[in-house]
Amino acid sequence: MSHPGDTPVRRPSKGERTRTRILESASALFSRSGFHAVSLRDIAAHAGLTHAGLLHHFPGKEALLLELLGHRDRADAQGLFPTALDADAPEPSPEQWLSRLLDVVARNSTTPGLVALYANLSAEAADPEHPAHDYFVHRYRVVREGTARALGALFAAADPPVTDDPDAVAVQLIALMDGLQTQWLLEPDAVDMPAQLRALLRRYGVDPDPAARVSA
Amino acid sequence: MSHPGDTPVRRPSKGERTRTRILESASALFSRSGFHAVSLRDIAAHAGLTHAGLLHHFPGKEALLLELLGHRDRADAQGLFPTALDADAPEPSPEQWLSRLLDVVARNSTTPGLVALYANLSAEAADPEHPAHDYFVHRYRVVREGTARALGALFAAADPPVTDDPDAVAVQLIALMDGLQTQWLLEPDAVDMPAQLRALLRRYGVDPDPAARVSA
DNA sequence: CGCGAAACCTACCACTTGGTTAATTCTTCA
DNA sequence: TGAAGAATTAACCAAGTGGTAGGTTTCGCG
Repeated sequence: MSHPGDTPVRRPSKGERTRTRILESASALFSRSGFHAVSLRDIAAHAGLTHAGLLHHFPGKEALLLELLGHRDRADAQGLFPTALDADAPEPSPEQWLSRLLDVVARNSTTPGLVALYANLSAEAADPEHPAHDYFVHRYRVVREGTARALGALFAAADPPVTDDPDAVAVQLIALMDGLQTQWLLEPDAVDMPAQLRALLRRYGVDPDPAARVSA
Repeated sequence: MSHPGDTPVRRPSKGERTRTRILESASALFSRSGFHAVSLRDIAAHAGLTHAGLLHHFPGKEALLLELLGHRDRADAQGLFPTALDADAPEPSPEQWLSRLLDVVARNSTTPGLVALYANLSAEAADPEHPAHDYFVHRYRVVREGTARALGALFAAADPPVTDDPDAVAVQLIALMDGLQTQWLLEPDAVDMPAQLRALLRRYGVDPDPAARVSA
């Protein structure tokens, strides 16, 4: 059935498997309590090994965190954020960009853990000494630029062109995504994140929902 | 010059002074790195005493945090958020409520430390086990309700009445405040918080700036 | 199978954590 | 001034931290 060399989907080695198990555990625990509050022993235990065993796969706690962040971005890049963090790949259309943003939010609504991780870290990372500081500065910059570009195109193409500054609205949109998460994490029932985002976009004369775009 | 009993401004006792010194230090350090990442020894050293000395004034780390939060709210209550967190005191007018929100934001723009404190804590506090969890749930609820009330009144009174759901817009407004802070902390120059908030309000047909309200 | 390498564990290190105790110094006010 | 009480300390504790050293098991492949 499976000819060797035919399908390059060989079973990952044991090391690779535990490595991803560790990353999953780290994600889960960092999400619950933040970076500083979680110990390597916690993560290791959750992944089913000793903390010394964990340190065989990652040089240290900090490296584990950064690996996790990159890993997550790469997952997002598959179909969600190609250009944002992966470099190259063709620039998506403005509509695509926005609907991808909404996709990320919608998917986030199902994974409070990951959302909490980013909320926690982006707050901690305001300290320039924090290991993830540069990562977040860069990340926001990239997402902001892409969103501003998309908004600028849509604003110009709108029937009565929208005069708002795309950069400012981009900041606003991303801020809304983050702020909604804070409230949603504290009281999930009090906030409908995707609906709120769509509401804001509609206020700016932009409707990213393809289902609702009939006469465009 | 100062008759005893005339002015009730007696010099605070040594205990009271160090107590506030401790609170100030705790605020500064929690702001930089969050609750879990700061030790009582750090705070005590910053305040100029031993951690044992600190524990003479506060029963524990957790109590210190809650005291800090309450302290902060009481300071905000003087002229900014009377009803929100202080109970009683007459409900301010809708315009007042919004302009107070803007005042808080404007003042926050000058104190990154405090902003970072709340950003950090509200993220950490998503964990129901966190000592400040209940505090933040309650806080958001109160601010949300007040803002929704104010927006509802303004929407109804607008020339062509605004049809948006005040509750939803309240969530949005507060989310924007929080989210802007995240980006502002990472890159202060990239975000003008008060301007952004005013922009959103204007989009909803509300202008909270008294200087700009001529024909109302 | 057999053997080298990767994976993993036990035991340890130096250090930090929040908190306690008991003794000592400093304030305060009658 | 003097004594009660508040303020503060040094010393200590048990528990936990990230990280290391060195040995043992397990994997994977020729």
